[in-house]
Amino acid sequence: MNESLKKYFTLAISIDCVVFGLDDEGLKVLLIERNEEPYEGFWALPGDLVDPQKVLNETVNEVLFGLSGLSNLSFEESKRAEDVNRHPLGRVISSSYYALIKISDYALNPASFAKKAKWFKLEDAGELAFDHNDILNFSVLQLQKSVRIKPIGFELLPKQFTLSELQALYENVLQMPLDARNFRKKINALKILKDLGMTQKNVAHRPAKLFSFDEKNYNNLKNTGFNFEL
Amino acid sequence: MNESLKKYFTLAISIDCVVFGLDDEGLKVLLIERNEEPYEGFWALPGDLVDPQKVLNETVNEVLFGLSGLSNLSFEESKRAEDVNRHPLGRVISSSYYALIKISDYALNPASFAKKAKWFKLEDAGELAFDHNDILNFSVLQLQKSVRIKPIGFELLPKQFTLSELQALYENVLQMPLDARNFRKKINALKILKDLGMTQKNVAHRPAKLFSFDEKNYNNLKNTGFNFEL
DNA sequence: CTTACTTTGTGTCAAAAGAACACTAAGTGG
DNA sequence: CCACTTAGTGTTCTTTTGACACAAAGTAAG
Repeated sequence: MNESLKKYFTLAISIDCVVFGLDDEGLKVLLIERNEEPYEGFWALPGDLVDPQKVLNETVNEVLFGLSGLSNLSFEESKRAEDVNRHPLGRVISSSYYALIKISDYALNPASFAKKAKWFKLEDAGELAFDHNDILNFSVLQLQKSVRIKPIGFELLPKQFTLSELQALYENVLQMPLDARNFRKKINALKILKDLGMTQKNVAHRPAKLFSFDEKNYNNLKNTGFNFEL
Repeated sequence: MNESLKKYFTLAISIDCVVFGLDDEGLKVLLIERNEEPYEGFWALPGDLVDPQKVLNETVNEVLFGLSGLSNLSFEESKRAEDVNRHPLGRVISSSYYALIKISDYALNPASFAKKAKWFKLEDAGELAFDHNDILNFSVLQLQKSVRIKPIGFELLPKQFTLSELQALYENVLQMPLDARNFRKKINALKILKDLGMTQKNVAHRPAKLFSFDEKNYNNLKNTGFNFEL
């Protein structure tokens, strides 16, 4: 390479993962406690500098696995963060990705420079390392925007689920209460549900019908998109 | 810096500018002919590697000015392009920005490694250097999405303009014909126009009323956003 | 001065979508 | 059998969208 060009090739890139998780307490985000400078002792999004030769969206899962033990998530692009001074070691550009999973499907196993890994309710996240609060806030908006355009639930609910469970899922992600009748109207219009002809058993109230996703229509909609105003 | 970290700091970043221009032939994009390897002789978006210590969104106008002579545009963020092999010299991450201007307000003055600078109709752009076709296509979609959320026209039309001119502007950006009556309904609902109580003179047809933007409401809407379905 | 020509400007109706809202149904538990 | 809990369902009103046609105001040309 031409000598005069070398001065340009001095940046690093990091991948930061915003992993949203759902359990019966609602929407949470996965954070690790850093065991290393900079920001030792701070909670942070799982993330790390990456090999400059790697393709980013193929590397996200490696980074996350190395720190938390979670593997094989389905990530979407989020924000790029490029403030000059966001990283104390030099110019580091962050490329962030988000995913949404069911917490009980995965086991945490912190490693590398992650002392601990823990699920936090969004409001309990506190002050994070680097500019991770910005990245997190931005990703929440991204996630909320995305569920109005693509269906969610396939990986997040049991194979058979009730409409109330599906509604609760949307309420957790959007962080707002939804009207049951209007919700059912909209969901039905999407034609992504199959009525299984079965009901819940042994519940101390009227048992709900069980549904599953119509995989074909679901994936179809996931690719073509729709407008889901709630 | 710790020696083992140095290997990560080997990336470069480039800024690429997608400058959309309007004239009476419609929507165009500014391209430069490269006078330097790589891609010598190719048309390309104005763009260059940037000093790793600079803040990107403050540097866009410098890059553009150096190549084309255009200065002081109002840019919006577009795509990040991060393919490993998009640049033959090494790992270069592109951060692209777009702007929309009135062509007659600016004079082209190609310099640096730009042999020529020229406005191209979108369909005449042909095969560009690097992955600039991807960036351009993505930016067109961004631009079209943005005019459905924010008002446009303030910098693009004369101080006094007719509703037909404003409609033509939207038709050029969206590349679709609009219904005059419905367009006027929508625009009126936004309350961003002031009827100046004057009309065109010396036109061989019914003279149109002249309007200007209500600057306060315009900026208000530009900040808060709206939904402008056409 | 009359006619042809060009672009401006305007309203209605039907269809679709959105938002608000309350009661009965079907179980379990005591 | 009564109390409790959650499931399930329709209607009405309002708003938004999209389609659509004709008269008005000027200039130009004969």
